[in-house]
Amino acid sequence: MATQNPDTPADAPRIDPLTLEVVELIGAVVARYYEEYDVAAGKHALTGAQARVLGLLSLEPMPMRRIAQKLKCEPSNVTGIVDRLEARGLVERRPDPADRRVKLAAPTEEGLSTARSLRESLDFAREPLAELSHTERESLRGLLRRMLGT
Amino acid sequence: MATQNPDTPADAPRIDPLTLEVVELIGAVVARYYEEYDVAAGKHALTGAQARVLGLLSLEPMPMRRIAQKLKCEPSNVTGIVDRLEARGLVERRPDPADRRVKLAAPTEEGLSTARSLRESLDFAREPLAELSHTERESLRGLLRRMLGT
DNA sequence: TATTGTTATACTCTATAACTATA
DNA sequence: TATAGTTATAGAGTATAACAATA
Repeated sequence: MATQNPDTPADAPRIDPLTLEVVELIGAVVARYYEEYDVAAGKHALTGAQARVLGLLSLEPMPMRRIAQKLKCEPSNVTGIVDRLEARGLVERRPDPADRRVKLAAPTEEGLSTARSLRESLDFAREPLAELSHTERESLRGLLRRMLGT
Repeated sequence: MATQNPDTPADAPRIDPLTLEVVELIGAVVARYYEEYDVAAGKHALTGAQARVLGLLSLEPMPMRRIAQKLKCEPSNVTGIVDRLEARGLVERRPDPADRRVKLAAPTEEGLSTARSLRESLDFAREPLAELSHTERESLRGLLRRMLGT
């Protein structure tokens, strides 16, 4: 074992400074991502959870159960989130002809256009990435893919 | 203007496929980051907000007001979060000799060791990055810095 | 019996507004 | 009067448990 500076916590030496900095940068990206997402949702007077569900449904209507799986939360929570979206006229519940237990949540016309507008106001897609050239984006894509084990 | 596939929404053409994929990859990183953070916090029976505050204080004790600034939330919320950490014996409130209005929140010994353990269980720092070579990490660092305008 | 969605309950986080004790 | 922290209140998200309708 190497001699440690007494100021250095016991767990610190296991991560080299470069890795630590990359982790901090990823943390900054995550923080910025969430911030921009909430701002975009707020512009439409939606909470983060509501915006996420609306975004999901704008791709494809689905049973309440599946929304919960996508959100990684309990199905009982989805009831309230969809209730609020439905009260605002952005989403509606339809019966599933194949199984009368199931309710399919689907966006209304207004819900669809809100979801589209939400996607557009997600500046995160353009602004930070605008700094990078095409080649750099390819490089970033490759590194992120490897990180995620894709 | 280029001819569009009728299946393509009106907002899609503004982002090229490469950028879109990078954005999706960043979204995946963000999701994974949050997941691992919550799992790590949960191992210590802490909520995300509590873990974040404890992590902050483990670096440096600070006034309630400043915690709110760091968390980007209202000061009134910090009262409750610190209350719960204090009830668990992980944090304590100390008077500020310089200004009797101020209360300094500081981790206890147990709080410090919990914070250390929390940091260690944040596998995100090591596992995904372990896939990348030193050179690749340097490259990733550069790209992230440019993205964030650092 | 098992599954889908809901309700009831309790806890945490959040913002707003009003309060207290200092400055 | 201005500031730091708190309290009170209300809304939203979360998990757990129990329930009705349907499979």
